[in-house]
Amino acid sequence: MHNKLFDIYRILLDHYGPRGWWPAQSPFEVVVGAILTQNTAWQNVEKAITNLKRFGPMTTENLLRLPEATLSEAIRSSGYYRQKGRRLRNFLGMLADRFEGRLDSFFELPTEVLRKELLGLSGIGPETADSILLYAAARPVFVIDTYTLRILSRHSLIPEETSYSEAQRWITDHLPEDVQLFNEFHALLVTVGKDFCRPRPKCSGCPLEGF
DNA sequence: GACCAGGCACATC
DNA sequence: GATGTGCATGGT
Repeated sequence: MHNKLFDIYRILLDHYGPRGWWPAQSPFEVVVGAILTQNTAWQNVEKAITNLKRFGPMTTENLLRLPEATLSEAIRSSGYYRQKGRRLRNFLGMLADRFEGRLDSFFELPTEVLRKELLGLSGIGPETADSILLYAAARPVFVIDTYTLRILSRHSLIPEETSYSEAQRWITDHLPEDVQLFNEFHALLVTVGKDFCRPRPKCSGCPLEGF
């Protein structure tokens, strides 16, 4: 597969090396992190996750045992903490009610069904759903985020106003369907995005400079 | 003090 | 469908 998109992947992988995503100790922790990191720097999420772990191992049971106010206070550092507290509880309540609180059981559903179930939960949109599918359930779903859209549009691969679903279709049309590739590529795009592709770009030194 | 972060729901046209 | 606004802490 030799196209411009795959070239970007190789350049980034060569420059940064494997990213080892998602930074979490369990699929369950990936889900929690995916909700907490919405429009929020990961650094702030790490503190929240550390706080949550003081209440015991991260399980549906342990987190649902917490009063909502306690849960929200624990994740305060991740911002939007009242919303995110509700969103977490929404998800956990669904798991508890229908899957005995077990993520493994939930993940037995086929990918398309899983995605619709996730999108049906208040607080889980396309990026969060796809992050969960790729990084927690290991499904071949490409995660789009603001960095991805920015990088691809600034390199004229897609128009600036491309929607989430359009960008996702475009990318998956130009890559082999491979969980490990999707995992690594998205992680690399976020990494280079943080370094160089902010709203106000600083392109000097970017591995994709002049590409 | 601005600006920004690994979005989403909801109201409105 | 597309566009606008509130949500909120913490680092640069």
